[in-house]
Amino acid sequence: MDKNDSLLQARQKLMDYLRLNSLRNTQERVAVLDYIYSNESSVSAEDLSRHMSEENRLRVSRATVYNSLSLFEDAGLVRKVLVNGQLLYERTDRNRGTIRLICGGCGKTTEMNDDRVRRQIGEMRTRRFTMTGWTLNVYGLCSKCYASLKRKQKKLMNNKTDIDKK
Amino acid sequence: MDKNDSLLQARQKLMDYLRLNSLRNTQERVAVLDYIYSNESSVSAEDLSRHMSEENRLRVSRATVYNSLSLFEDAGLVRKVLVNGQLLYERTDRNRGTIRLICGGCGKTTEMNDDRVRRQIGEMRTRRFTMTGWTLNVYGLCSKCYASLKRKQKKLMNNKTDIDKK
DNA sequence: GTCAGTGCAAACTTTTTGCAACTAC
DNA sequence: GTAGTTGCAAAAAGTTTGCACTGAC
Repeated sequence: MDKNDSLLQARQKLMDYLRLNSLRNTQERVAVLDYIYSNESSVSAEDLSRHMSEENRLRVSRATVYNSLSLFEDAGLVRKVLVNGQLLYERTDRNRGTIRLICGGCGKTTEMNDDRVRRQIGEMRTRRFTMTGWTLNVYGLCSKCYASLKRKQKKLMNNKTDIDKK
Repeated sequence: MDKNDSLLQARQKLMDYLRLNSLRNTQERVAVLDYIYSNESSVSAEDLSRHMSEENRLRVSRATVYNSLSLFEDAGLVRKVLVNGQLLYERTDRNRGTIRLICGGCGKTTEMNDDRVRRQIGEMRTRRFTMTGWTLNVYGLCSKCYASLKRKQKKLMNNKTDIDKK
């Protein structure tokens, strides 16, 4: 999909949502949405807030950023996610499927792909539920942290043996 | 696995971690861990804090609860997760695989199972990463919210037609 | 005995709220 | 014109920090 296309689609979805709920289509809301949808990666409330207050065409206050985010969540335009222990907001049009590897050691998160998993999830039968997207969080240890753990475990075993000897 | 067994295993893991890092095995840390591991579902910092301050045998302060939680995260005993927009701490010994259906309309979360997806994820090749567990978050709409959306969309179409007529 | 860990309160960060001014409809 | 929305500042909620005291080793 075209980059610009998805932005326009998001705007349309917002307009529809606002009209349906008798809410107003303000410049501020559009500006916040535009920033999120012109950005590929997820953003934090802080990032957004900072950017929107620096913007010289239209400055949007912190309160309005939060207000908009919560409205966009209701409208299904963004979703709150936890990445590296940080709260972020991500576009719902991306991540029809994201696979994240989250290291429990250093907390680092990397993304990967696996077509077979992707296909299998797509074929999943969800009763009374219409799937629009998914995120697979895989927990574990990266090779560095795994090696470090093994080293520590070895050390622990030695300590135990030492104590036993005493 | 026995309910009591997993608690003891967690305690052991904590002891090992503390010893390895020259930290102290305090009653407070054990008490917090015990509460988490005697509970099946995830808990919020608030829940924990409230419970630990009411406990009459050993009262644990809010600061110590936070300190312990962060230590348990480092030790790989608990993990922070976002459920229904709320930050919770969950045991890492559960959720070797959880499939959550999250409704973007009402925010309700339900768990489901799918053996083929489960198997496919288990067979996934993760480079330089050792998997210990995973959570699949499926986003979408429950049947109620889906129906409600369709109704609204229909209403929107009618409005548009009305406007066009004018 | 030593020093990491605790409780408490204060500080700090993040999010929400109340209200007067503003503006989309 | 009306009522939803905004900005600002103050309040509330959530988390971290400083410090004197305590207790694990």
